[in-house]
Amino acid sequence: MLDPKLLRSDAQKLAEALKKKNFVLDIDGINALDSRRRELLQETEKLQNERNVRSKSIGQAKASGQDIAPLLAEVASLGDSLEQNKKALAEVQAEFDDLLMRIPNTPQECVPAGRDEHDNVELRRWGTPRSFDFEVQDHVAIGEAMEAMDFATATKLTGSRFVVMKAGIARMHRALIQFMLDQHIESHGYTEVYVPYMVNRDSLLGTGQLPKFAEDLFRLEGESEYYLIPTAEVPVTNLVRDTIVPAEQMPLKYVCHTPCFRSEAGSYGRDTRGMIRQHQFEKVELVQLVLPEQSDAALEELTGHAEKILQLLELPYRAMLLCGGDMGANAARTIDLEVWLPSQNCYREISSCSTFEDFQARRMQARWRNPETGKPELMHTLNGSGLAIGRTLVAILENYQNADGSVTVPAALRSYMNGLERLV
RNA sequence: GGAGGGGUGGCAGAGCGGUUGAAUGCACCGGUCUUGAAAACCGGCGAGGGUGAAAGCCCUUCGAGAGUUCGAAUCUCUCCCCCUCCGCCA
Repeated sequence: MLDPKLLRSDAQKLAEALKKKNFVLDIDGINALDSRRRELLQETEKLQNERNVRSKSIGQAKASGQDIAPLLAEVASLGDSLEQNKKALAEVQAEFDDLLMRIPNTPQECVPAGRDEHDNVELRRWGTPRSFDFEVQDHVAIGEAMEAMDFATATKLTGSRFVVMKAGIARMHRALIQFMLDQHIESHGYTEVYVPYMVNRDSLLGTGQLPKFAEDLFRLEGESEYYLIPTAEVPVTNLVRDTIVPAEQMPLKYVCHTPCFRSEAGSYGRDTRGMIRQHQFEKVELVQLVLPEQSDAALEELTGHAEKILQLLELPYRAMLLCGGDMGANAARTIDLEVWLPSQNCYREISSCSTFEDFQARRMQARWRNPETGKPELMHTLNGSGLAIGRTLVAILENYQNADGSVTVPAALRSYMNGLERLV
């Protein structure tokens, strides 16, 4: 959520910034609604004050034994007009809140303008894609040849965009999770957390998946309005919802492995083959909750932590600064990491690292206490995949494939697989 | 699932329907005392919003929502959460 005060004082500037995200800010509409809201608010408060004052004097009169009947008569009509005002205010307020919750975050100055991924800016590249002296197979062919990756059976069990893994591939998939968690805990200073995989509406409003992107989520049947998490970002970031964190505990750095569930509505026909785009996938997520002045540096740091995983696995990648049009609605700046996929002869997203500045914190009322002012102030939130497990598995299968159909186990992973050097 | 008990400020814990935004204690901050610290004493100390240059003033907030009332932390209803016992269960 943007700062409502800025929306009032600096709307032009916000509108200009939001253009980068192809969002048209209806300044006149918002202003009209806001001034109506404020009008009603002030009128309501006036009436409430009158009621309070009168009620108090009735109390005093009664205490001193006076006749309160005439005082009661004076107050008779007050209740009705107050009631009407409150009702009108509640309606306008709800409309205003909803509007506010649907405005995207403003991108930072450094975010390039652009419509889609073609306008993203490459920041750096690491590693050199391997050249193959045989015909490269994609991960589906490799996995199915090993009889360790089975999409047809997953379709039978559930439907499209699911997978069944077996034996060495299933084990490598699990090893990746352990490896990444350990790296972030032991070398990058994160605290591991385990969280619910279902969350309520408030949590999704907090991180910004709702109210705008309900169609991307799986909502559960039942009395409670629960949703499967689309990313660990939701439960982990919401750990600090409605809390005031003491300054000395900041920054908070959490790493969390969870499955992620996404409906992938609107991506029909995209990446239909293989494990690239699934309704259910595992991810190790990095979340940082930091002081405002730390967030820009924290994004670089967090991205570096995700990159380190790719480097340790010796997977070639590039880092991309996303253009306004390709960014998520909630982010202020996003750096994507793209891993080389030989079968597609291109780099594909494997991690997305973003700073949200105070956008999520304002929605969540997530604050820290500034010792200088003694006042609670909004913190900044960041997160990034470190990394998406399924896509990392895909990258390893494809980049480490051998002519005989086997796959070399990356050195960094072997201690997590009982020394196994090769999947066959 | 059945039976009970509870949700009040950072924590603990009072609160006859009417100066209760809320006693008291702890914690915290400032001061006195002290070489320094502790103790003791004095003072301050929730959050959100509106208005204002500021001081301040005003509104909201005692799990959430609805209701009764001139007036609700206090009464009624619904829901949520926590605790204890029984049953079931990984």
